[in-house]
Amino acid sequence: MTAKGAGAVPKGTTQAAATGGGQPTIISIAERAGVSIASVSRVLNGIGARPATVDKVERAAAELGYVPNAVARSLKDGRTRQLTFAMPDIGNPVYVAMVRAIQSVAKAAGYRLLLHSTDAVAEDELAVLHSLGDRTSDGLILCPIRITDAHVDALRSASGPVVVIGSLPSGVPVDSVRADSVEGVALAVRHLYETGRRRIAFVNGPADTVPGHKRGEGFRKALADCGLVYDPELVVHTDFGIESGAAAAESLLDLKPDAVFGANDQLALGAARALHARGLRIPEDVAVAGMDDSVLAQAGWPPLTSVDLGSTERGRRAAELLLQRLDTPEAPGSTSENPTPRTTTAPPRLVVRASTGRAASDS
Amino acid sequence: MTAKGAGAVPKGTTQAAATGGGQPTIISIAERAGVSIASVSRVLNGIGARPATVDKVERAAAELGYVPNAVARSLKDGRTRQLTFAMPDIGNPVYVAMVRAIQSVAKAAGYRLLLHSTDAVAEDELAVLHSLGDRTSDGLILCPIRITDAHVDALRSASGPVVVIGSLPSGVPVDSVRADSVEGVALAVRHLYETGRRRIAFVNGPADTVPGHKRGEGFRKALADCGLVYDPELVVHTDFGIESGAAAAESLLDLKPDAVFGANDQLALGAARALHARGLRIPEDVAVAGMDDSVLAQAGWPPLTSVDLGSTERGRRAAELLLQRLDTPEAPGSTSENPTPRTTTAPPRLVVRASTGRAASDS
DNA sequence: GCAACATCCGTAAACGTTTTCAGAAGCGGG
DNA sequence: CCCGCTTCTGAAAACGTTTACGGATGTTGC
Repeated sequence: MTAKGAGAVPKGTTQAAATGGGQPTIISIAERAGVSIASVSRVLNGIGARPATVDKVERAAAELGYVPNAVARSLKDGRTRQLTFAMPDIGNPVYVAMVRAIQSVAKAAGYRLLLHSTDAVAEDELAVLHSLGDRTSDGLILCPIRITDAHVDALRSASGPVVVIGSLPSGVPVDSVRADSVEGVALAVRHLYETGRRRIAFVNGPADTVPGHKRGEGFRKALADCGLVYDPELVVHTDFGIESGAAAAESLLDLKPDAVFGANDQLALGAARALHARGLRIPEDVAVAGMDDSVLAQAGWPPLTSVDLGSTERGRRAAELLLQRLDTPEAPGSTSENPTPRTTTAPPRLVVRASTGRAASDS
Repeated sequence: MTAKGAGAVPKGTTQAAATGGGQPTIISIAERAGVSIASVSRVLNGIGARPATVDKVERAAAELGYVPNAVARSLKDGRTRQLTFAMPDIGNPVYVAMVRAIQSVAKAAGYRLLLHSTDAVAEDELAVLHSLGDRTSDGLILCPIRITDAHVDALRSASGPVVVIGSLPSGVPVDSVRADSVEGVALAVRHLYETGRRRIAFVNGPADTVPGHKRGEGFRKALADCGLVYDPELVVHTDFGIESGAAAAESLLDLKPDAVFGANDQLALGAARALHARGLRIPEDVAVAGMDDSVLAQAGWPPLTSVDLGSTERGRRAAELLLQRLDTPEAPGSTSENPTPRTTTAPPRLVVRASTGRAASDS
């Protein structure tokens, strides 16, 4: 039986490839087992075949160490079983949490994860969106730092399913998962208020990013809810990052706040460093709180109270939304006109640690 | 001109696909421009063509919003322009640093990065190695936590280029990039010695991992070099992780060490936490040092002295090695017999911060 | 022992590219 | 005006799969 396949060698080139050095293919197996490639495919995919055939094929496949070529399969059935996640910077613990969650969901569903760092440059984000058309991955999770009109256009004309992590202008027909920054900030401010703080300084990120803007707004609102007055002097904008946090806090400390709230764990840790450097005690003299509840929050001393904005949860949900879209082939009527976008919001959660214990003056 | 393509509609199905909802293909363009698909391909790839043809094709492509199908291209020319990086856990800052470096090199060379979390389970690592055969990516960077015989076998029979980050038994024909843990530990111990410490405790990771073993060995050797005696009581093995570090340090503190060295920043930070909890001052009463110089080292207070084992550097070199292999098609003679493996070692670097200032007793 | 039927198998087309190979067109020289 | 040359173009094969279709084979019932 093998004699036929191995001996005869009919047509030229394909045979050469099969016999030669390259990876074994379905064709090599067919030859070795003395059956047609269709039968090989069927056996390998568990479609019915006579036991004898199954046996021959499986034996041949095992002997050759056959592994199906995923590219060919992708071409045939129009899906790659790959997902793309594009975010600004994988160095940021928040995005790491997302990657982790997404990877885990994707893996469970049999998808591979393609990672793309945009370095927070808009053109790069647009390029990713555009490159969805090359069919390299079946869907995209995009985490933009800002949303421009160009983004909206690109999202509208995206040639595949996209889920955005972040806030989207209404009317854009794209699924999204957002954090509730405003409520998150409120949780922290309320907590600081309840532990006796009345002069709360705020080290915020850049004002022209979505998170920066939202958190600033939330801070104002939260103060009002607690009946505290908003003192613009106690608020400063800077880059996200420990050094920036330290520098910013340095300038704020002259104003004698009894709490410093960072829009970010990095900023909060920077503030903590500035406090330590001045010999101020945390939390006795000044309380410190951050946001994101990243791995950094537990690294410092004292451990940092932080608001978990649900990075992991957002990553998980985004991946699930995307997978759902992939399972539902398409709204039949319009090509991509009206996919009825779904939006979900991950609830924030306050994680209290030692950095916001009672104030010395409050006992 | 367009009339011919748009109006005539000769053959059946392919035309349907082109006219229908799907993505535009080279065929749609050919029809619209009234030329053959070969010409389209040539124009799009910048191979010579008559100006008139170029113009027609480019116009049609632009009008249709054509994006080449990467899968089809991959199938044709046998490469995907994707790299895979497999590591135990993306939650660990060390691997984040590697991902970042690899991603950056890959991106610059026009490769996409496929991420794979193995959760440190060996079967998963083997599966990744095996799945190299599916041609999903052109090469693999593997960062295993342990190397078993099965690993060695799988590496030998890998069906594509692999670079291992970590130490490999000699004789395995695979490129690798390693850290010099022994010298790294020595740097830290010597530094502690020079700042006056004589009773140095060591919180190590699991003994049965490669890093754990190497670092333990290095510690012993380093003590000897400094003329200190090795006291097994001052060494403890535990899991990598802050909590573990705190617990382990807790038990060591009764032995009154004047320094605690963590095999990891997490372990060192855990130790720092235990010290703070006991009211001991860092570095006056006890010095603390860690390894990896991850982002965590700068997060705590006081900032942590740490040995940079070159995660970023290792990631970068691994990616470069892999890309070189990809550029050099194959050693002509043997199929994959003797690829003359290349090994490089990233030098460690001591980063001194406040956690190892002079001892109080030493001034 | 034969008809009817179910089962299994092989041929060939298709997925969207790139590339080889001839043939067609253009062009200059005689 | 025709020949030879160069440049450009189109038909077709190939990459490795999956799958529709019809023909071959095997089984059952009479």
